[in-house]
Amino acid sequence: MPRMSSLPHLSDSEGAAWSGFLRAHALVARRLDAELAASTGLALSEFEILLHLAWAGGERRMARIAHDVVLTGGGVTRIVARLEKLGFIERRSCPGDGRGVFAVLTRKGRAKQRAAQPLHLEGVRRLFLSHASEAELKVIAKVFARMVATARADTDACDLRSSASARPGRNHAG
Amino acid sequence: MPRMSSLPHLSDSEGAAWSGFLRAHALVARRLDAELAASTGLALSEFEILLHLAWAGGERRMARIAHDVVLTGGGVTRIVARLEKLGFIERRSCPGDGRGVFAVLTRKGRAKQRAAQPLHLEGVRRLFLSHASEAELKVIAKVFARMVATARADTDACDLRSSASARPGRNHAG
DNA sequence: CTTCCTTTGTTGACGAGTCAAGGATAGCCA
DNA sequence: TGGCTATCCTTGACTCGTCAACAAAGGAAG
Repeated sequence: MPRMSSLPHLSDSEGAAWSGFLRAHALVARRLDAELAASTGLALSEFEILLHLAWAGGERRMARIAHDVVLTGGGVTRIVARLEKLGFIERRSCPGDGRGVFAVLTRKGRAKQRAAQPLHLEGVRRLFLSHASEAELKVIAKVFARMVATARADTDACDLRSSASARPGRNHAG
Repeated sequence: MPRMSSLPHLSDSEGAAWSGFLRAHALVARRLDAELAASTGLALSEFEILLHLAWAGGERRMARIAHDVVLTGGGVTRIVARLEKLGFIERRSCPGDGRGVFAVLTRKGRAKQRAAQPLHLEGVRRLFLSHASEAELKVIAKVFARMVATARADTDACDLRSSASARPGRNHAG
């Protein structure tokens, strides 16, 4: 007999999974961000871009970064601008495509990323990974991979469909 | 032999779980929020408070809301203010504790919540629940419950410890 | 009752990232 | 070559929620 607490119309495990998902993200991301900021001066979003860049071999185009870390183009522009001002990233125009811009990790940027890595890693383990067994982790990875894949497919399809239709702004409700 | 792609120093499933967690949250929350806003005018955070209130019997104190939905006191003040302006919530001072304030769901607020519920539910199912089997959902619920519980325990403990110590702001790094 | 400390909610200032508009370049097709 | 449209990045305006400072009110100890 399902349904007892949690959200109405959702079984117990459904409600627990969904609200756990939201609460966990809020708590973990907030805390990790705070810890990272306190001892490295970097926001989580900033570190994630540094990390993504390092993992990608040091350079990547803005649009690609935006897609990979799930951010708006404008958002990436601003974060990269911040990181550039700090000397961790350089902008380089893209040969062969006059519109493109590469974000390139500087030596200093790579050093910063390396320096922050242990703390980040420790935080991820303590706040997130340590709460799941290897088997559970595999389940989580698989499920989220599915979610991300279809969410992205949807979004992309939606972009293609984007023709007419005016969107009402927020709070026009009665 | 673990470790091949994903984050360095993290096994494949670890890296996939963590980045999946972040990406999935960004994609799902963003989209759900957009859909909700488009057809009800409510942001996800606003609807969540309406829902929480309905689930709690119609009223709850500000601080309690903040704790339950993982938000700052200030944040809740502002969201509730918005919802109050729309007529969905009333503030009522707390008898027996002059400091306290109750956020109370109005008739209109409950109607709004009921009206938005199906859309929200459908979104949660399509974007989140549909990607996991019942067994997988149980795993996710269990793991996140652990994460939330210890994250909260930590935070509370940390609050007690809060004595001295100056915190450096963001971006003071070199 | 007075003092001191805690808890509660609100507010000004601010930072972060979104959105939409805009300029620039690419690429296609006649 | 001359449109026409799509893509890429940036920017001004804005919204959202955090943070820190504050005022008001409990509560315990003397």
